[in-house]
Order: sequence, then C-alpha cells, then structure tokens
Amino acid sequence: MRVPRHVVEARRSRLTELLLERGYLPISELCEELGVSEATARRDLSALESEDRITRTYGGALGEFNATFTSFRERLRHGTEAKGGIARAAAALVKPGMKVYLDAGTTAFAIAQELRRHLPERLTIITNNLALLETLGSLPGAKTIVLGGQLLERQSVLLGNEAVKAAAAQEIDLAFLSAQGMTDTGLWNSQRDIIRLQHAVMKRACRSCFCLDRSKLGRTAPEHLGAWTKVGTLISDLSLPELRQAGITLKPGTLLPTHS
Amino acid sequence: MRVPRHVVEARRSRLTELLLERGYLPISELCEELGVSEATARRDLSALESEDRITRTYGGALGEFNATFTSFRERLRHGTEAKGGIARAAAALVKPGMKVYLDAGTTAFAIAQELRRHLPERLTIITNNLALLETLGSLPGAKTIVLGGQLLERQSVLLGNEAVKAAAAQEIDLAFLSAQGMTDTGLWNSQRDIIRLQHAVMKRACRSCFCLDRSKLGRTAPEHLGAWTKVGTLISDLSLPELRQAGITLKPGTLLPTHS
DNA sequence: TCATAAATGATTGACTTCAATCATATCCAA
DNA sequence: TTGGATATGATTGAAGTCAATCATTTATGA
Repeated sequence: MRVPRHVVEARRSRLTELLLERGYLPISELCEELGVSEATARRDLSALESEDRITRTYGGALGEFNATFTSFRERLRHGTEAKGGIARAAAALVKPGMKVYLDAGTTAFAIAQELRRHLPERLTIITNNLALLETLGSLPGAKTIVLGGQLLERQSVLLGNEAVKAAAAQEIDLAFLSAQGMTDTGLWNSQRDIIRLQHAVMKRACRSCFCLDRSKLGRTAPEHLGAWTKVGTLISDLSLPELRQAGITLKPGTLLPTHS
Repeated sequence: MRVPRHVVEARRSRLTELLLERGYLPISELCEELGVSEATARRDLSALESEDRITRTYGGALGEFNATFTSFRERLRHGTEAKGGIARAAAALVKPGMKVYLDAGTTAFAIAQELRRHLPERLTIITNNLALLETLGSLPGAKTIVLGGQLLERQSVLLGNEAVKAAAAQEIDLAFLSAQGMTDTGLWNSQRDIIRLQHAVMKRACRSCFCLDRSKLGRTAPEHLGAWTKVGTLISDLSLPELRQAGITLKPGTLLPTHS
C-alpha cells in the first residue's frame, strides 16, 4: 500500500542514522528495526546507495562513515608503488626514542602503516592527521600526541591558530611533510593554514623531510610553501637528473632516493 | 597440502591488515588478495573471529576498526532512556552562536547526536572526544575545535599538558562535563588527567553543566573531582528528594531535571 | 626415518540473499 | 472525484554463501 513521500524519506533518513550508529547491519535487523518487509528494506538500500549515502554489502549495508574511511584508504591504494617506496625510505630514518611528526595526507598514512610493521621502541608520534589515529592508537609502547586545532570538514585534519601554537611548544626530532606540487621555484601547497602549520613544525624540528612522489613534479598549487634552499631532505622516487631536467638543483645529500 | 604454521599466521595477519585498511571485504576478494580457496579463507575468518580480531558478516568480514566503533556505539545504546533525556535537556540549553565544550564519554556522544538533530546556527564545538568527530565533522555551519593532547589508547580521548594548556586559551560559553560517580562529598572521576582538563575547562567556561544519570549515584572513583559547591548545574534523571536521600543537597536552581 | 597431526582444495547439500514480477492499496494531482 | 503514479508485500527462481566431509599433501616431532 502506497505511503506518503515524507514517510519514505523519514524512514530512509532513519536507516542512514542507524547505519551511522551501528556501522554494519544485516538486512534482517534492518527490517525489524524499520518495521518493513525485506523487499522494502532492499529498495531503500538501493535508493540510498545510488545517492552515495550508504554502502551495500551482500547481506546488509555499511554506514557512509565507513565509506569515507575506505575512500580515504582507497585513495591511498592507488599511488601504492611510489608511496610504498617513499614510506619505507622514510620509516627507515626513524630510530628508537625519536619524536616524529607526521603531516596530513595519504603519504603520512603510508608511513604510519610502515611504522606499524617495524616499530622502533619508545616512539613519540606527533600529528594532526586524524586518519592516522586509528592506526597509531593501537601501537604498543608508542605515544601519540595530537596538536589540536579546528576540524576541516572534508579533510580529516586539524588546523588553525591552536595547531600553530601547539606546534611551537613541541620538540621534534624528525618531521615528515608533504606538498601538492614542486617546481623550480620550490614547493607548493593548497592552503595557507596547512603551510603555516608546516612552517611552525619545521622551526621546531631537527630534521624536516619532504615526501613527494613523481606525480607532483611540475605542478603548482595556490600557495607557495618555500624555496628549495629551505628543504633539508627530499624523499622521492625521482632521480637527480629527472629533477635537474625540471630545473630543480639540490644541494648534495638532500635527495634520499627510494630503492624499490 | 599442509603449510608451515608461520605462513598461516602471516596470511591471517595480512587478512586483518586488509580488513583494517578497507573496512569491509567480501569473501571473493579475500580469496583473490590472499591467493587461497574460499574454504581456506572461511577457515581464516572463523579463526580470527574466535580471537575477536575481526567481525564476520554474511558474505564477508569487517575489520576490528569497525568493531571498536560499534562497541562504543553499542555501549551508548544501553543507557539510552536516561542518557537520551539528559542529552535532550542539555541540547536545549545550547543557543545560536555559542561556544560549547563537550567532555569525554558516551553522554557527550548522545548530546552531539541530539545537536545534529536540532542544530543551532553558528555553533562552535570544543572537545577532546575523538569519537564525536565523525558526527560533528558533518555538521553544516558548525565549527569544531579539538584541544589536542596525548592519545589514550583505550578511550578515544586526548589528555595531558597540551590539552590543559589549550583549554586555558579558550573562551567557552557552556561546558558539558561528566563524571564516573557522585556521593555526598562531591563528584568522582577515574583519572587525574581527565580531572585536570575538566578543571581547566571549568575555569574558562561561563557555565559548567555536569551530566550524570542515576547509575552514578553513590559510586566513587579513584580521584576526587570536586565538591558540590563547585557544581553550577547538574543535569540528571534524579530528583531532589532522591539526591537528598543520598546526602546530597544542592543550592536551589542547580538541578536541571529531565522530563521524559 | 616414520607416524601423526595439520593445512589445503574440492565437493556437496542446506540455507540465504537478491532482483524481478505481480497484485493491491493508497497517495497525489488534475 | 477520478485516473494514474507510486509504495508495499508476497512469491519465485537464480545465484550466492556456508559448514561439513573427504582425499591429498606436507610440516612436525618422536
């Protein structure tokens, strides 16, 4: 029997809420919870999936909550070859007892996963990258510090004055930073707030390593992060000749290549 | 053909890694990723499930990642009747443009969900409760600030000196706080670091509301949070006579009852 | 070295999920 | 008020999932 449109919408909202709260629900529980037949529950799931509000699985569904996280991890899987090499080279620099800063972005995520594999003792990890916390929270014997700041809706990162101020009070042995582009004039990033935080971190770090794969070469972004003279270490799958061809000359010892 | 034990363990570790990265995977993809038959994949899933390292679903499996979150949300669902009332009463105090602090714990989660339903304009939410961020990140027009601090593994909350320092720099209109127990001598909480942060928040807040349901009455915890004279507002499903019977007398106007 | 235990893949049958179809009831707009 | 559109539940057959069983292969320990 047909039912008013707003009732359908309300039920579907409730369904997404339920999935958001519970993470995963099998069809049978959805029917019970919503008081509808399986056929209707499936129809709701189809509708919501085509609006990208949930993710269907065989036998049930996942809340968008999971979708955001998996999409983030999905993004990570793409540049895997290059990013994996960069992450391994970066993680090899980390020694027991160090205080390590990890930037926003998927490269930092790859480094964190690498650290989980080969975990040095008494590590302190400092970051504002919320996507890392699920990974890092379960590291035994490691200490994780979040700088704080304002939550950026789309990206899962904290920025702003609070973040800059907190960074200025830290001691950092090794900072892994990323950027959106590199040209002959230096490094580029998308947002002024990200760059402000990166500057604050660089000022407090004994060593700053920028991690950029070859897809960033020749690209710019709205904001200029800094000239090459300010870069202490560049970890990349690019070679010195490739960089020189793009007009980038580095001081010797600056480039840390990835061996894959 | 039998295979060495360490190979099996390695594959199962890899399986949990995969699920942690992807959130959900159907059996077919698991077989492909791991290079084993369905039968073996299922056996691995059974083994890992009995060790509580993953969650099986019909047709696939979820990473423990989801399990932690759902368990948190599961916990929330239990005290629902009381907590829901408290959350509604609390959310009713929030007016447009306010800066609101939300504490650790499931009560704050309930308040955040309530705020999502009826969202005042230009809200600023300040918190160290990471479990809230997924909920709050999607609130349109609201600003979310995280204080920062050290990540506590079990609880998804940030504490320590960084948190206290950051709290001291905030302006807060309304703070919603919780505690683990209440007796005639005042409020109790489990950890010194939590209490230090709560004190710092109370010092900066125009109004501090403690949210405790009746299950907390008469219970103590390792650390004393403060005497009743310091409590500005108590939101609870308890009545004044019930409190008096437990030896607790409040200044008039302190108790904000829940009407369910 | 040998016997036992363990891991694997294939197969089977019971059970579940799913999309499509259909009849029915009710809404919504003309 | 009326006719078409739409939501719903039941049914059905195809496809998928799952646990149990069995034969085979190989690690492991005595």
